[in-house]
Amino acid sequence: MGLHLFDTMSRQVRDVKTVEPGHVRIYTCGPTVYAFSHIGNFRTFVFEDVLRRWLDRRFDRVTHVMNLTDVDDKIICNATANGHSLDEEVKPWIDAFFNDRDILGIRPAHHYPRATEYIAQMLDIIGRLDERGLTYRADSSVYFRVGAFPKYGRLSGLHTEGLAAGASGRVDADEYDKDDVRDFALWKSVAPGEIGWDTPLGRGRPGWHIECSAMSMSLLGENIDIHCGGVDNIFPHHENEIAQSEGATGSTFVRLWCHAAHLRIGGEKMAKSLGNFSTVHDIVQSGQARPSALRYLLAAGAHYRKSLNYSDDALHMATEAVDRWVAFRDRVAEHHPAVIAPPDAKRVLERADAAFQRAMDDDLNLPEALGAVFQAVRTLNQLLDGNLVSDSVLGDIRSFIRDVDDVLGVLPLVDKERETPLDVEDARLLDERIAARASCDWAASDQLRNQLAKRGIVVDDTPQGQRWHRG
RNA sequence: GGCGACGUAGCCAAGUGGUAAGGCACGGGUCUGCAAAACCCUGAUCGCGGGUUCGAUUCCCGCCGUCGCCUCCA
Repeated sequence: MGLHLFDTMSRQVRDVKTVEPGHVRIYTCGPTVYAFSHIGNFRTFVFEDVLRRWLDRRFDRVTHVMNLTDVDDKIICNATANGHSLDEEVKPWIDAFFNDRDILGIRPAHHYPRATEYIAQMLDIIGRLDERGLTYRADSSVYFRVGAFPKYGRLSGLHTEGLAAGASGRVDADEYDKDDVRDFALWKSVAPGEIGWDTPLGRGRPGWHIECSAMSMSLLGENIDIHCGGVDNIFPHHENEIAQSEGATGSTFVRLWCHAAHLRIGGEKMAKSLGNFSTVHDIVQSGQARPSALRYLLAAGAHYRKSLNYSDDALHMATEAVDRWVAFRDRVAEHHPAVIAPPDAKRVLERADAAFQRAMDDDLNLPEALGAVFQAVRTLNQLLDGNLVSDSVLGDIRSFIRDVDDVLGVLPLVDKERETPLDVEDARLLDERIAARASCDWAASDQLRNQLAKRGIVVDDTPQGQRWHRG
């Protein structure tokens, strides 16, 4: 069937067809590095990771670019206040972003370009726009003239009338003089001494949107296959990117636009400005959630185009789902198969695998895909209970688990969570318990189990003896 | 005011024109020295009102509710 994705521009699910056969080129909007990204931001990044992983499965070659926005008003303001260069200001936040990315097991993009490294390319695009009469100067800044680009508004479905009405009360917030409220800055002039670049356009700094056009076109070409971001990037960011990119090249900038819905908390959108956000760092450090559970919730708590409510309850449900998945993996890993068994397990696997792939191909429906997986997990557990799984099928089950988790991505996180070595005291208590059980001292055995539980070590007894893992 | 999305069991959440996956929680069992894990049993006519249809939760219209975007936003 092949991968189909919902395209924001055409508002329909479309077959993913690449410009270059077998090679998909994707650009995902990355963070503005002025603080920790919050888990709402990471909902989008995790969605993009699931997409990336499925693209890796479905295409011969994937080139994935995620930008780092390292220049904007907030960054400049902080740098000035802290007496930092732009670079010094931004460095710790870039490190923090990569750290959080790794905590959540997000597969790295192939390129992480920084806006400030593409000033020349931005100037080139502005030059091309200028040749086509799509720019004007005001206040020494350079603006894009939206009125000269008839296709403006197609992505977001917003038209002049709606914008001019300006009911958000924010339209006039801009401090610059523009001919039309829809116009946006390509290049903003700055005063001498302020952070900026000396260019033929004068001393200034880039507008918000031009960076993505420059980096996307430089690294992936003028016509790319997929461009992703959060829904709040549809307008104005992506709308403006289209205008300035297509205005410069005259050809289609992006073939398929993909947007992830918001993460909510207490029913409201999680946002820095609302102050209702949490960071990966906080959640993991405080022990509020394991990285594996957080990843599961963000990736599979709901279809990516539906908003997802973040709560302790949701986190708990995700934790339990992960544990069920891990327990199955561990059980399969340790199972001693029957030499001969009926072929039921094989059929269950094939059906589950087909359903999984079908759901993923259908607009990345991970919740549905996992429904099929857990359905199979139950049936396979039944068969394992009855020792009705043969050696060869056991191998198939293991590769099925690998294939599913190649997308879900929680098992490596769980393994990392568990690999913290036992300290001496824990090891001693575990040994004591083995001894107590050997002499059928159940009271001591239970007491030691409780003691270990308080230290975060969960002990289970199996026919193969005592097993432990971190809770 | 304009544009758009959503409303499915106690909670979360898929899905389909022909009477509804999965996860979590609760209760009852099997297994276990006791637990854990696993398995079994138990629960919904899909916001409300109309319409189209042999038949709608699924299509159309209206209403109610929730949320998002309308130039800081993933």
